[in-house]
Formats: sequence, C-alpha cells, structure tokens
Amino acid sequence: MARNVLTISPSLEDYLESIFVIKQKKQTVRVKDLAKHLKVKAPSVVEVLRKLKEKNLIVHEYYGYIELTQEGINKAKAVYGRHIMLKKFLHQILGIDEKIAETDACRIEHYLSKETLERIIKFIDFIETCPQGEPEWLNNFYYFVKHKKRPLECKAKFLGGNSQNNIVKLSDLKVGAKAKISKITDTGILKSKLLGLGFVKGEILKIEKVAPLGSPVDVLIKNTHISLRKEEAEKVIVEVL
Amino acid sequence: MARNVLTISPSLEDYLESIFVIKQKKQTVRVKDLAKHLKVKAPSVVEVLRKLKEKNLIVHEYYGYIELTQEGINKAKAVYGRHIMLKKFLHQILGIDEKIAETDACRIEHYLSKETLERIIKFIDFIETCPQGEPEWLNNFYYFVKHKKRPLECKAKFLGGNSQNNIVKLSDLKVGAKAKISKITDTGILKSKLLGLGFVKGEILKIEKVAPLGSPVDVLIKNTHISLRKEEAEKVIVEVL
DNA sequence: TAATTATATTAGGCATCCCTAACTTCGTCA
DNA sequence: TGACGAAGTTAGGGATGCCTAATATAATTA
Repeated sequence: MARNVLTISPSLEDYLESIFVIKQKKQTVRVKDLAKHLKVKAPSVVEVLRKLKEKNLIVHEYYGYIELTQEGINKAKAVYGRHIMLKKFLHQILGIDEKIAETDACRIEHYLSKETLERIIKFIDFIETCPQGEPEWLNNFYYFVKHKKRPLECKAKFLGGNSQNNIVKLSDLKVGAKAKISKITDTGILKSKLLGLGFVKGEILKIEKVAPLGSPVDVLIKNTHISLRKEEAEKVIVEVL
Repeated sequence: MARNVLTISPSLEDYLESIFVIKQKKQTVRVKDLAKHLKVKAPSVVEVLRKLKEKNLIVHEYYGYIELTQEGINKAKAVYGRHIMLKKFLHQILGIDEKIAETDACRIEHYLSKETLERIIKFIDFIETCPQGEPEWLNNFYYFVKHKKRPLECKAKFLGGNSQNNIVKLSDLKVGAKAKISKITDTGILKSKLLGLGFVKGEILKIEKVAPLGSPVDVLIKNTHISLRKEEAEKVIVEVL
C-alpha cells in the first residue's frame, strides 16, 4: 500500500515527534539522541531519517545535525499536540499514573480517529473550564476508584433526610435513585408477591415516580415498570448505589 | 523478540476475537468467514491459523472448521471484553458515533495498559451506577459539545440569584466560580489599578473566598491571590465559564 | 598530528502481517 | 460419476520496523 506524503506511518510520526521534543530542550538533535529517546539502536534511526528526508520532513547532512523542515515542524506539532492531550486525559482526568499515561498515550496516539481526539480535547476543556474548578463529580470518581463506592454526600440527595447510611427502605428513596435490593422484611404473602414481581436480592432498581403522599411508587426493575403501594415499598430494604 | 505463548501479537488477538464473535452468530467458523470479517485475503488467514494452532489456541483440521480450545476461548473472551468496554466508553460516554467508536476500539484495544483499561471500566461503572441514572454533568457535557458552552442552569449556582444570563459583575459571583473578564466599567484610577493587577480583558479568574458582607473578595488570577474591595469588584464585568 | 574514542552509516538479516498466483480439495449437480 | 465452482492451501514476495556486525567519519586528547 503506497503511502503518500501526507499520511506517514506510526513509527515515522514517533521519530518526528521525538525530534521536535529533543530540539526544544537541546537545540541540536543527533542520531544518538533519537536512539536514546526512542529506545532503539542507531541504524534504525538512520534508516528512518532517510525516509523522513525523502518526504521532505527533515534536513540531515552526512554525519550532521537533524533539522525539521517547516512541513516537518507542522506535522510534529500536530502529533505532539495529540500526545499531550491524550496524556492529560489519561493522567489528569482518569487519574492514571503519569508514567503509564505517558506510555499509553505514545502507543495509541497514532490510532485514534480525528473525531475521538477532538472529543477528548472537548472533554478536557469541559473539565478545565468548569465553573467550580475541579468538578465535584470527578472527585467523586476518584473516591469511587479508591474506595469502590461513592461518597455518602453524593448519594445524600437521593435518600430521605433521616438516614445516616445508604441502607434504607425503598419507600425512603426519592425520584431518580438507583438502588440494589438487599432484603425483604415481610415473611407473608407480601414477600411472595414481591419476589414474584422480580424483587430479588441483588437486583438493581430505579425510582421512576413517587406520588405526592409516597404511594404508589413507580419502580423500574428488569426493564419493567412496577407500581408499589407504600406498605409494600416499606418492606423492601435497599442499598443506594 | 521471542513471544511466549501468553503474549500474542495484536494481529493474532484480532483473529482470535473474530473467531469468537463469528462462532457466537454462526456456530461454524471457516476461513472465508474470517477473511471477510477481518477484511483480509484467505492466505493471510491460513497463515495466522497455523500460528494459533502452534500456540494451542485453536483446533483446525485440513479444509475443516475452526474451533477455539479452552485456552483460546479464555483469551478471546478477554480480548473481546476489552473491545466491548472501549467501544462502550467511546460511544456511550464520550458520545462518539458508533461506527467510529467500533473502529477506534479495534485499533487501540491492543495497546492500552491493564491500568488504563481497568480505570476505563471503573469509569463506565461509575456512570452506570449513578444514583440519578444518566448523571447531570454528562448531559451537560453533551450540551457543551453541541453548543460549545455550558447550559445556563449548570452555571446558575455560581451566580447571584438575580441574573438571567452569564455576564455579571465580579461582585455577584459566589465562591468557586470561574469567569473570564469581559470589561472594566470604571474609567478612572480604579481602572488603571485593576489593569495593573492583571484584570485584563480575556483573563480567567476564580473566586477563592468572599467575606460575609461581600468585601473583600479573594480572587485567583494568573496564579496570584488578589484581594478586592466590593467597590472594585463591582467594576469588573465577567462572563461565567 | 596521530591515536583513540564516540558517533554515524552501510550491509545484511529477522519477525510481523499482509499480498498475488497457482494449485488442491470439497461439495454439488448435471 | 465426473466436471465445475467454491473454498482452502502453498509458494513466493513486499513493506515496515527493528536488530547485529562491520565500516566510515568526526571529535578529542595525548
């Protein structure tokens, strides 16, 4: 498959990017600098340099320094920009360790579509221009990663005001709440009825509507809407997610 | 570099994954199915099958059907799981077009570290188990992508109650608000003073603290804390971000 | 300035992953 | 049953991207 001058291979992009990066710190760029930076041997570098030269992306004289042409600079900047964005996304937003973020960014930067890259840039922008600075939900995410559950205050607005933890009666939930069934406290007919409706331990449900006086409650469970009277809802103990 | 049986190349992973996927729809998997699915020619498939056979990941008799061994199934499931997660992340969270998400997932699934993949899975989990269902901030993000600005209600809590749009006096902002300076309404000494402090059009600032009666206001601008009296803060017109 | 060391280049080779062309086998249907 | 088309295989080759070993040039220093 013939590659034109506009689309270059991932490897060439890496070399171009490295030349750009090294140039920023060191003024001069040599074969050994590139070899070290990219963790390859010198002959590999020389071979790639020949290709970059053919495509007019660099200037390189025998045994001399390596310089980017204007076209090379443009391309390198584009590649480097992508790299920086991806790393930022992985490290500063997803919270991945910096070194791993660096490696991953390096590896995937050549393979993502323009659309995805632009969306990621928008995502970063969305977070950085958040009116409150670091948005609350992002901190909740870090908490979630660390403790494997959401912080309580994050759930507070979905609980009735009187509960200290997140194990409550279904009847105490507000609209929009998602919860996992943990127990049914009735032993009679009601329990059989609830079980029959799908109110089984471990099942996830969501509160769709609550009538003014708390009865009936419209619950979405297993993709079905079920209407519970208050007496029934009080018998279902759930854990707010 | 010798690859052991545990780590296989990106291409082999793709073939394994395809066998798994085709098997789910069709019961039998043949060379031509794989060729079509992976958009390669038959001889390429045959070559890879030989390698997969050597590694005991598939069973394949001369001119016969292709079957995964138990080890092959395990590996394929792992790869496929990664793929599904990545696609979900790109499509359902970042909002990328489904086809593009599919392609991108395909391309990067082999290159992401375990850490990043796990974090992405956590991110999906974080969103899917959100007590309110689709979290508000995510919808705000989609709005942001579409309209290039946040919805007003998203900014409302950082504005004084009386403003209808997001161009307000600095003195109306609450703690935590980020805003961009749009104008200084004083023409005298105050203006020079403010300009001197860095209150230039276009500059981004953040409200750090507001004293009980609205004076002074502690503003973070260009990484410096500056304390403004109410009379000064009233002269700075800003756009809430 | 000549010897030594550091750096760059050339030559040739290997693994991956794809291809075309030619050939073999399988299944089906006249 | 045997011929024909579809599917699978073999042989050989090309691009990419890396390597080692040998060689050429540049830089340094005795």
